[in-house]
Amino acid sequence: MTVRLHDTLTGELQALDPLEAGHVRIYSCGPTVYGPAHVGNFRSFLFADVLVRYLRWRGYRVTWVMNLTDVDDKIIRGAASEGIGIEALAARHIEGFLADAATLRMTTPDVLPRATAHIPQMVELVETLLERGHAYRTDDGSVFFRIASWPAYGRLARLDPDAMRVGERVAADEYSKDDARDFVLWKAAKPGEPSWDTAVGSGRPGWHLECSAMSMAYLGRSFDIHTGGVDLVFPHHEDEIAQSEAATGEPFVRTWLHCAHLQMGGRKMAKSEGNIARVSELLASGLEPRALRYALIAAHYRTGLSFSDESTGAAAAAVARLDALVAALAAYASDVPDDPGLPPVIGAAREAFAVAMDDDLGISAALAAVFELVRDVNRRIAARTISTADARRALDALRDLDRVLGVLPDAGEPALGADLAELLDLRAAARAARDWAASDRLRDELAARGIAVEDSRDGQRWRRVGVPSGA
RNA sequence: GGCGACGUACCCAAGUGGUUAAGGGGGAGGUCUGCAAAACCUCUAUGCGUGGGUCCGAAUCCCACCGUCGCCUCCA
Repeated sequence: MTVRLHDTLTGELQALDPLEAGHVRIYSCGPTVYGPAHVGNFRSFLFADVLVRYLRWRGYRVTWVMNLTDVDDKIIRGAASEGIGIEALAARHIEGFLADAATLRMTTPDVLPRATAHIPQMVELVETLLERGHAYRTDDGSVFFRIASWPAYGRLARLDPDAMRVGERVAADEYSKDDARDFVLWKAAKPGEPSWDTAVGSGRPGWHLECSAMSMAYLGRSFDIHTGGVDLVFPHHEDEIAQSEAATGEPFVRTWLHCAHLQMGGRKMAKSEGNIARVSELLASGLEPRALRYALIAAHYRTGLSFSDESTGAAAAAVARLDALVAALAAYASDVPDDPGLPPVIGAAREAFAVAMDDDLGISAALAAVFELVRDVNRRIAARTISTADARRALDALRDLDRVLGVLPDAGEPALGADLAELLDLRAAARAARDWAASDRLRDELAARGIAVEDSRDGQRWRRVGVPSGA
């Protein structure tokens, strides 16, 4: 079995064949830290997260780099309007991004390079491009990439440069370029804007340049996988390819992966569309982080994903179903012999999961395999055909698959507060005395404090749930 | 105008030539339970936008039409 991924450049599935055997190098376009990221942004980050998790689960070593764009027009504008420096604004939103990412259980990338910390690498790229005749300087000191010097331009986005409708929706010529389609590598310093004094003049880097410089700095001139949202295909990634390959003369990226947009209200979620939802707002409304994560990763990455109260509600219910099984397995005890039917069921689930994920990260089918395992194990619990050791095996299997999904409750259950533990003890005592009125009262009280209590043959068991709204 | 996706049940969403069209959510009924909850069982698309065509056979391939979305601009 091999992992196969859909490459945007060729439009075909490609077998993963890392440049260095067993080691996959991945670069993901990260956030521009001018404001809080929205959950549409996080769909693309979590898609990369699932890719990285899966490849590691599959036994690959993975080096994952995600950039933080900490200098650009929006950051400069935002900082100016607050009367602070861009460093302060960026630092604030980097902190927010990392907090949201942690909340959503995104794997921390191995490197989180910041643009402003890599100016020398960018300048070097610009110098090389100038030397090789792929770039030119304009009167104001900016440097542009000459698209006419790069015949392959437009291949990734399948755009014909001659047919590009430049100028229709955007002011065509603010820097007196030779060709309106040329893109900026280095922006000449302007009064009131941050700038760096460098060998290519005083100014600041263009957006596309930073990703080329930082990806190659950490992953080499050629690396395996580059991810991002579809909206980055053009011009961002197209420009990255042009400037990187023109500078190095080597193939830049082996496989381009792009995830489709998160949809809300029938349109892509975007700040410009005015239909964004942020992590903090959703959490404040009572949505569990794990449910949000599930809602964002549960559909195939190349199809538009509808995001709504209904989708997050369904995700929360799905996660609760998993939680219930985890709680049941943790509480389960039976001294019957091991169930010989269980290992094959676990093996089949694992196999189906891997087959699905190998096929271009087919997470829907992978989740189906997980839930088929869930139903089967629930059946065996109800029939009490499994042993205590079997319950542990089933739980281990679930946790193993969850290394990829990241939606199960934490293994190290944080201990209950003494007050809650006492309520549980009181309820157990009431039940032993068949005092149903006291038992129900205590159940209600626990529920109001976010603890669902259920009774089973294995005794009373509890799990954390959201506190009911209005409670 | 160019390019590219997609339209599968009440909702979300797999399936891309061949037994009964995954899975999650929701709904209905049932089992279990002191009551609940959870779980389990049964049911909820003879049909996959519409109309043609190819084929022994199509949700899956081809054509046309209708509809939706995305990119060609900053954007994950």
